[in-house]
Amino acid sequence: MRDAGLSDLLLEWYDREARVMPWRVSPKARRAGILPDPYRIWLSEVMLQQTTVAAVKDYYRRFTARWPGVADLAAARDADVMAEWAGLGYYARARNLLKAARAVVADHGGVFPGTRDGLLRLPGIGPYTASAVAAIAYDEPATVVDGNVERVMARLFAVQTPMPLAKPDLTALAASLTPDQRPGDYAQAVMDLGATICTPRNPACGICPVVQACVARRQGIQAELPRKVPKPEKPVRRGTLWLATQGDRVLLQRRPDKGLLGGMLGFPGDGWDGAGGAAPVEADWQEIGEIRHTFTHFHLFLTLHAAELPIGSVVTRGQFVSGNEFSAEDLPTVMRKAYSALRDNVTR
DNA sequence: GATCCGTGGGG
DNA sequence: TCCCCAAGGAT
Repeated sequence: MRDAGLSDLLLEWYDREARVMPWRVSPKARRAGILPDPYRIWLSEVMLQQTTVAAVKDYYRRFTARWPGVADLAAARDADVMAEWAGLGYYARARNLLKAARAVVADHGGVFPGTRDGLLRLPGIGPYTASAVAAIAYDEPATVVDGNVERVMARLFAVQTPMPLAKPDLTALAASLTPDQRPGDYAQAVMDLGATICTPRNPACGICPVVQACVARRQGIQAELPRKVPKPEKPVRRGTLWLATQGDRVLLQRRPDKGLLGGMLGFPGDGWDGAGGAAPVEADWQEIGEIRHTFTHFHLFLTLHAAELPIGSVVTRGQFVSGNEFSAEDLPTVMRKAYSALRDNVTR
């Protein structure tokens, strides 16, 4: 079942109002037959997972400047990719990005799988990203369902079921609207609509191209949809970070690939689980302050301990890295905070 | 299905 | 200050 009218209205709106983005081919160029490089669409889509466009832009530019094609990325060092991703969050994305790039080179001759089903088999590519790449880079009529699409569908059809229970219904509704003509532009149109007009709070119904079809608007409940089950409160965790220096060198430790901040560089800690844990080296540790940081599912309070170690000290974990061999920018945000506190303490 | 996994901006 | 949330995926 298909409602041609609705998708046509969205495409006409998109032709006029499409946002300009570094990875996007304009609707005008696309209608002339130009499609974007799947590598770049894939890269942008992975970066955009649960992440705002504003936060992604600079990262996207740096990645594409340094690794212009999938073969370049596949040949990169793990540490370089993780350092370039530092600060963007959800670091499993970066690890899977590298795995996928290497799989494309090793198993697909350096060419991205040409269908949604093929894309789905690559690490880090799920239902959303597979559809997005297939629709945007190949113009395959795949249905894209992200948070924007869910919100737009919930409002257009006044779906009262709370998320995530409503997901299957919203997916079916989105599929019923997906056109065979210009599915790539259509996918981007719905997401642009959700990001700029059909926003979570205070939707701009006055300038919405499909307002006359919106059931929620007719009922005056558009701002209440989609409904969601209340989220549980975030627990508080406490822990310790050890900041060891030796001249201009600091003790850093690569975190294990799985779990929180997996694969990233950081300062040795005690596990932050209340169980306690030994310092990486015996020293005259001094408490220099506390930092707090909030992750997706918990608040963290970290006590910072610093020590200047004599030459020849034997450390049980991590290794000393010179200040000119790494940058604070290579660290995840919580570790940047700790590093910053250390610099402030040393400078004084 | 439920959990885990970051970060920064907006209201 | 605090909560919400953003072009989700893996386990």
